[in-house]
Amino acid sequence: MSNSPTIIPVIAPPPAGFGAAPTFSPLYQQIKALITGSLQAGEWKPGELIPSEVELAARFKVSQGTVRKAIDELSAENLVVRRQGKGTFVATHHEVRAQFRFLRLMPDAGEAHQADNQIIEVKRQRAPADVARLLDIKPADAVIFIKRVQSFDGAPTILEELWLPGLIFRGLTAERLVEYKGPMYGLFETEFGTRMIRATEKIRAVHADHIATGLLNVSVDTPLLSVERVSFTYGDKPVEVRRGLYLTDRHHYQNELS
Amino acid sequence: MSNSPTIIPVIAPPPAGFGAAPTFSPLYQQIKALITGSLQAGEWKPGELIPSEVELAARFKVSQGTVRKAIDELSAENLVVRRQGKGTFVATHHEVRAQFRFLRLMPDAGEAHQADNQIIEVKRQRAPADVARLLDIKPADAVIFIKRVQSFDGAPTILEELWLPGLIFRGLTAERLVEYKGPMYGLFETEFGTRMIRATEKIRAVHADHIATGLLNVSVDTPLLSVERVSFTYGDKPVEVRRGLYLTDRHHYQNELS
DNA sequence: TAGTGGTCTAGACCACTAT
DNA sequence: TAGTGGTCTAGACCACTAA
Repeated sequence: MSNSPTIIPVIAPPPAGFGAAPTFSPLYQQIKALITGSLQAGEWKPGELIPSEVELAARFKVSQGTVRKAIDELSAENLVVRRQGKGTFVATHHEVRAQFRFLRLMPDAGEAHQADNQIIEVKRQRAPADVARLLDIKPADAVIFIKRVQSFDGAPTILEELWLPGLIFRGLTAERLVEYKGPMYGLFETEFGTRMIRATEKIRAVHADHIATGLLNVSVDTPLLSVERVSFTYGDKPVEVRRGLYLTDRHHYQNELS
Repeated sequence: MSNSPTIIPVIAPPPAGFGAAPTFSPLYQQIKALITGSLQAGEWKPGELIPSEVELAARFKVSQGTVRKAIDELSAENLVVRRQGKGTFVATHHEVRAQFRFLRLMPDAGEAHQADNQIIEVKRQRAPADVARLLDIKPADAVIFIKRVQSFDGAPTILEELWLPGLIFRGLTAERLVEYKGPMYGLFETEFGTRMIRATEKIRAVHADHIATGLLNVSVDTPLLSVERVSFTYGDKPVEVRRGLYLTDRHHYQNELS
């Protein structure tokens, strides 16, 4: 193509200034949305190679630089991972580099945790009202409820309760959770086609209740971190609510402000 | 310039492959370092307009695109702020958008805090051993110690202790802190030429001690968030240690994982 | 109107990876 | 050697701001 810069290719252009809400957006944003759509639709699975920048530029009929800028942002949002000389890959939770993105509890001293995961309970139930609101589903809808304890170096440290939409995680059982080795988000991604993209956490200090007392092996009224997490998949759709109680006598929640 | 792409301008080039440790770095990274240097040296003060991309490109004898990429990163790191049609400005803590970057405690419900800041104590002392280590100074060196309580909507909520290098913050007094309106980091930046760039926080759950009990008006053994912050200025130099106790009965620490 | 940052293109070369 | 992402350039036009 010689020169046709004002034409917006592929995507329906807002040709002139009329209609309700112009909704302009840069070309690279439109390309980014298209690629995100393909990721969401599963055209390329987590861990797989996506087409090269040159190929994508040809497919969308834009320059390589425009595709590059789109992928730049996807890479910054951890949706894809670039590897020089190899290509661009769909991000996956089955990677070392992705492991600690959602687990912020670090040992005060020493090395990586020798982690152990104990499933206490898994059941299907109706969504509690507050969980339903957070998951954006109806209270009558089914959810999978999971309770587990994570130990580091033999010491029970995290007591967690999770609620997952029953519709998406149909067939998730305690057996499956127990036999699966590796991060839980890896399981969700591989077995249920649901990839956690981002999450928000609300953190408080609370007292251990009598249940936590037993499972974490601490005395009543031990101060614990309460961490309520809502995780989102593509399209900012909430797909997990998690309530954790963290024992912070030998660990701390690490955060970077930048 | 017609065509001289292999020449690295301005900065001493690694002309061929010899010498110890080649230390290659992309041109835009070198430009970024130069601009950061000017920021650190105070060539442009916080809030001020920096030269346009075209000007900087001419100064450094590179293309505008290269300067742009350098500024892209500085903008992503919150060192500068771009404003279309106006120019690029040195970031400052005297902005609404920057206020909540370091204060993560949010009210559970309702609107922005009616904040009140009560200075309890300001004194000059020798650095405690652990603080000295975090600030990368000698234990014999002087630090400014500040103790204060922040209240939201009339309720005492944060009890904080701060340690600042005495060398940098010479002349910081209780009076100055009390009479200054606005964020403390704004004061540091304007009066002491030290701008906080990023920080790390370690968060734990602890019991209120008897001092916190009085100042936060809570009973002994109330669970509190312990937040230890180390703040850094240009060149990753630590310039503040802060230990806060957050009351989280009506507030929570908000965090985004992405 | 002039100047700024924002977008888009086209083409060149480099660094890295695999075959 | 071929293909990938990474860097750099030069030039065009757009959107926004202010005089």
